[in-house]
Amino acid sequence: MNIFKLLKKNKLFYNFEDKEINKIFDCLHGHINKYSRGRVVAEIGAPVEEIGILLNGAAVKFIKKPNGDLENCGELFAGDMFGEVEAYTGDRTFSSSVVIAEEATVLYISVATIVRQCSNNCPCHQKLLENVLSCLAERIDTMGVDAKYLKIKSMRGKISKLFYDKYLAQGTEVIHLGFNRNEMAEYLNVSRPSMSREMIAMREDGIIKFRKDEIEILNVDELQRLANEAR
Amino acid sequence: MNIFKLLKKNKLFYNFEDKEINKIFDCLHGHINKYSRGRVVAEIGAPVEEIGILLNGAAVKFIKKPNGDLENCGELFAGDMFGEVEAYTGDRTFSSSVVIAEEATVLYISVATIVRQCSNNCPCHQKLLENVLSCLAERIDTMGVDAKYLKIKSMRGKISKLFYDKYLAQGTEVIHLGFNRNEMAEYLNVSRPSMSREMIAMREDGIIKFRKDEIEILNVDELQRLANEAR
DNA sequence: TACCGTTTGTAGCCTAAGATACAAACGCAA
DNA sequence: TTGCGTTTGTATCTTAGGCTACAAACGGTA
Repeated sequence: MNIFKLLKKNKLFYNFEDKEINKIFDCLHGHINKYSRGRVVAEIGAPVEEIGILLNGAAVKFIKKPNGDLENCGELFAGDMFGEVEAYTGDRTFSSSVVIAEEATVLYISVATIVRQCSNNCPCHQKLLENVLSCLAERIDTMGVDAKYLKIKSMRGKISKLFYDKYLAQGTEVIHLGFNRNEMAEYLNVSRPSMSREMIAMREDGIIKFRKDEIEILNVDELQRLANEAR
Repeated sequence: MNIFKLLKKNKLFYNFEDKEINKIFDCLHGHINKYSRGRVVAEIGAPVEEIGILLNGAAVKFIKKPNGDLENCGELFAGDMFGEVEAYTGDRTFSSSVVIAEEATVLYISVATIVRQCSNNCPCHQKLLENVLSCLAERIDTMGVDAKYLKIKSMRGKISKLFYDKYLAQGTEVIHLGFNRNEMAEYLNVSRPSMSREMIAMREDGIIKFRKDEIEILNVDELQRLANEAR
């Protein structure tokens, strides 16, 4: 495994040169740890001093419910990170625990050094900073989009908006969803059968055609209308 | 109007000293403009070169729907800002237009200079940077919370979760909502009558008591249970 | 090509919550 | 105190969509 390649996949190191990545280790107090399954690498309530980046393996995030139970609230894979939000919110403590699910390598970089110009006056700080900002800002963007689907009340509205957005993004009448019915239903926060039912109704109305994750839009105007009037 | 006081209210200038605020104008290329009603201060698609902070007055944000219509998508008042997300996402162009609704004063600071160390080597950059980061990170946090309510399917679940969260935040059995029924219904994305109906059912079940925006929690355990099992 | 696991389609029933429309209560100002 | 606007409560009716449970189609593989 090539650490440079891996890191460049992470949004924090987008457009970094190899030699800049090397600097991470001294300028940003970067260091790498290996963990085996079950190891807790972040604990709810503990102060966030470093951002962790999963170089390989997998991990699971847990929040603590008020009754004390832990609840799975997300998964991390190679390239994903943790602590990057909590590092800058509220009391700067982890809001979820992170537990290694499959033997993993984690790169840590110090939160404190990210915003500080280092003595070497290297450009990597600035790049990293911009990337951290992009990373957070983009997250806000996607969350905004996700919330839009949740707010739409009608089944047809949700589906139409999703398909129409994909249509705009992919630019062709034949779009690929990138998830199966279950995942799509979960994303839209509806039940799969109800969603299927409505998709079929839309097919009967001549708006779409589909097989598997490939959707063909037959009546773009109508889909657009539905997507736009959806509240 | 005292500009220092006003700016300190803005999250970007949290914990700034007066003399640091002064530096904004040279280090961060800050400048102030006055506008009258109807003036467009940000236009969809235009590159974001500066972050705008409303010092007083009011403005409205509009997104453009695919059919070309503009749709109101939010309001800005003193202390609010615009462009702070788009400055770091995608193609760095405004995703909504901002139009002045009431005569307003706007302070602009240059996006490019925020991440750059200035020649004066002043500490205000670093503070500002941290504040920008907090600002974005906190937004992610709140959006996450907001989305939680939207994902809960049952009326009682939504209400319980909201009240329970407020209970945790305010630490007393008598909580204040901070919005009226309409606003609460809108926030939870449900119809007001249905919400009222359920609140009354919960009162009949001895879980809560209420008048106006004051809610008294009579059965914390049950409320907690409801809030936690809500999906 | 026969088997099994997964993904998708179908059916029927039932209830939570939407919509509407009106009535009561509350504030506030004249 | 009366009157008016706003906020809240209530009733009725209707329906979209949840849930369950099963059947069909698909895909990989032995």
